[in-house]
Amino acid sequence: MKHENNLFEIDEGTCDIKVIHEESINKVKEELLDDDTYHELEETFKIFGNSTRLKILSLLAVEDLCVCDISEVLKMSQSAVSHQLRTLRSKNLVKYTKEGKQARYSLADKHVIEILKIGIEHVLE
Amino acid sequence: MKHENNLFEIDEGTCDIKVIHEESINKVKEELLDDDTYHELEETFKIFGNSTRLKILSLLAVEDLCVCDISEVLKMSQSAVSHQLRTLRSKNLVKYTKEGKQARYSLADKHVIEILKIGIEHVLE
DNA sequence: TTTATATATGAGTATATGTTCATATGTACA
DNA sequence: TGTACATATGAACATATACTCATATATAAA
Repeated sequence: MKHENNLFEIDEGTCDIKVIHEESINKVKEELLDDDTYHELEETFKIFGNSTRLKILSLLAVEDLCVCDISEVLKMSQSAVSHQLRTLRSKNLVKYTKEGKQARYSLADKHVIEILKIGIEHVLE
Repeated sequence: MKHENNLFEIDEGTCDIKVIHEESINKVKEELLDDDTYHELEETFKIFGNSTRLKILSLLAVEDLCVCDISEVLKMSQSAVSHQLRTLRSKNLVKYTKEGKQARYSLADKHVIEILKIGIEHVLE
């Protein structure tokens, strides 16, 4: 093992590069979470990574609404809104109750508002 | 204006639907932020909506690293990592200093860890 | 039952995104 | 000056996504 100030030569790696910081690598490796967690994190943040969904969530943070209300406020087609609500439902961020012909949507997850708030703080700073 | 328990008929709308909850709509409209804010929010959350970037950010939360270290820990190509670091730089989430041939990356934004933490709390609950 | 309304959904399309591959740029060292 | 290394980047490609359009489903009212 040939050392040069914190550097370490390895024979094989993902890329052709041969010199790395061994101690740092061992340290950060231990702190990495498992792949499933990162995948779930990815899925969660992806939901918030779309302005239509963000708007729907902030509307529902104020008051429960039916599909038509949302589509009217956002000036978007009923279909587009319904598709996004489906996405939000599939990730358990919103829920709904049928009221006659209508479907009244509301936030399903207590973390939604918190995540929104942190994001808003960040972009408005 | 014809009222039927909180409902209101409108002549024209984005979609063909005619009956909405007028009061709710007016209320939530006022709470909506402006489009620019939602667009920025979207951009921010999109960055976090990718597991490679999430992993890079959590590595850098532990310790500053060069491209090769990251590529070694994540078992990903140097090119893929470099492209993602470029994305992270363009959004001002990481910064770097040149050290000889290497580039030592670190977190640039104080909010990164906070957003990560909230997300992890959410998915691990 | 017929008609209108409210929502859901499948298919199609345009755009965005993440990776690979090849190569360029820049630095250190012989 | 030439060679090896560390990183950056453009192009290409495959996949994911967000919308539109058409239509299905479900409920209420006539």
